This record gives sequence, C-alpha cells and structure tokens, in this order.
Amino acid sequence: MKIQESAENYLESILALKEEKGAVRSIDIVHHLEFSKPSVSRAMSLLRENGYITMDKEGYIELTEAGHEIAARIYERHQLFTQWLIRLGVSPEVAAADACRIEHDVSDETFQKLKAHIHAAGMDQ
Amino acid sequence: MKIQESAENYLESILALKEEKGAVRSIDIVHHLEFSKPSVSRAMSLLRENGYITMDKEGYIELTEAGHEIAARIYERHQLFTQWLIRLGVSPEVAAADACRIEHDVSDETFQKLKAHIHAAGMDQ
DNA sequence: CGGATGAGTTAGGTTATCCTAACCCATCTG
DNA sequence: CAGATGGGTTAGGATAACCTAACTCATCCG
Repeated sequence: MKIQESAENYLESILALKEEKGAVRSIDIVHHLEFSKPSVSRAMSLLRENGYITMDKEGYIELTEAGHEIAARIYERHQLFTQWLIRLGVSPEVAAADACRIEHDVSDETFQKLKAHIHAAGMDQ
Repeated sequence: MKIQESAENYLESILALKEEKGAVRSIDIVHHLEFSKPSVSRAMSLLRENGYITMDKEGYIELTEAGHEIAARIYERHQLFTQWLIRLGVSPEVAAADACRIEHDVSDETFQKLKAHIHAAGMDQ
C-alpha cells in the first residue's frame, strides 16, 4: 500500500482528535471529516491491515509507529501552513482549507525550504 | 461540468505548448503529460463538449475564452510557485513538480496573498 | 422485556482518471 | 500499389475514494 492522500488525511485526523479528546473511535472521524460511516469503516480496515493503526474491541483507535510518523508529518505541515497563511492575511477558514490540501502536495525538500523561509521571515511565532 | 484538477492540467498544458510550439495537437499533450493517447483523446472530447477548446479537422486545438481563462489562471500559479520555490533553494525539477500539484489547490484568496508576499519579499524578479 | 439509540459493517453503486488492446484512416515511400 | 508510419478513436478495464441502504450487535431505559 503506497500511502494515498486520503490515508494521510485519516491518519492526521486521528492524531488531531487524539490531542483534542484523548481517545478516538471511527465515529469521531465521521464527525470530524464529515464522511459516511461506511467510508470511515472501510478506511480504518485498510489502515489496520497495513499496520498504521490498531483498534481494540471497543473500537478505540491507536496509531502505530508507522502511522504516527505519517500523521505527525502531515500535521506539522498543516499547522505551519495554516498559521503562516493566516499571518499573510488569509482568513482562518480558507487558510485551514487550503493548508489541508497543500500539506499533501509538498515534497520534503520543498517543505524544509518553506519552513526555513517562514522562520527567517519571523512568521513563526 | 465542474472543472476538475485533471481538466485544469490539460488546459494549462495546451497553453504552455501553444507558447512553446505555436500549435497544439493531442499527440503533443500525450508527450508533454506522458499519458496514453486514448486518455488524452477522451479528455479532449470532454473539454470540447464543455466548450473549453475547439479542434479543427486536422486536430489542431485552440482554447476558447472560457478555456483560456482557466489555463491562464493555472499557468500563472505554476510559473510563480515554480520560480519562487527555486529562489528559496528548491531544485528546479522538484519545484516544478510541487508547483504542478499546489497550483490546483490554492484558493484565489490565498493566491493573492501569496503573490503579494512573494513580490514584497523581492522574490519576483 | 422490548423498543430506541449508537457504533460498526456488508453489499452494491458512482465518479474521476488513468490504462491496454485493437481498430480506422490518411499520408508517405519504395 | 502495398505496406509502414502517425494521429486519433472505440471498447473495455482498473483503481481510488466517496456514497446510500440495510444489516448486526450491544447497551440503555421505561
């Protein structure tokens, strides 16, 4: 399984929900991403089969190390881009929505350079 | 037909190839995007049906006004992002590849702010 | 206890976008 | 003229990622 944009998004959501609420089940992701239950259920099966998450018998989801790595990578991009765009004057909702798409598109090389630029521009506090 | 990312890409390619070679046929797009002939053929049918391009009997493609508008919009993003990333130190191939994805994901609002930022940072000559 | 509620799954469908195989047709070439 | 070449199309298929309808199963509650 080559990680698809959609899988990155699910993993990122799991991490964000974990930080926000402490525990995550499929239904939380349904509300967060506004997808249908079957879509999330299917996605969770795939993530589980591929070793990115585990689920206990109550349905509580944990990221594996591999899953956490991807989630953290995307989450960092999301946060940095969102904050940066807001500081450039983009409205918070649009900034978040755009960041949510761009975060998947940027290579590591570009991300590193952008990060350095954003910090150098003093846009990072 | 709501314009899809793929359609934006085809229209952008047509504009770029037009500038580069003066005239564009499906086969040029095949080489440019490295898609199969049937994929390009099908895409051109759709773009034609929806009024974004015209094709004469020799297969030469022209953008309609609607098509040109979209193509120019995407092309401007592509050029600006590519040049900017290169100036930030990203290698030209990676910059172009990343720009090619980001260009479709950025809202007008974000693009305007980014453009202003890039110009203000003196990154635009 | 019996129905409501909530979480999850199964089955089947849709849309977008790519692909290969196999074809048509015109032109060029020996 | 016959066969090669080049451009384009038709037909059919694959994959990713969503959807709705309808189900199971457990718990809760009057």
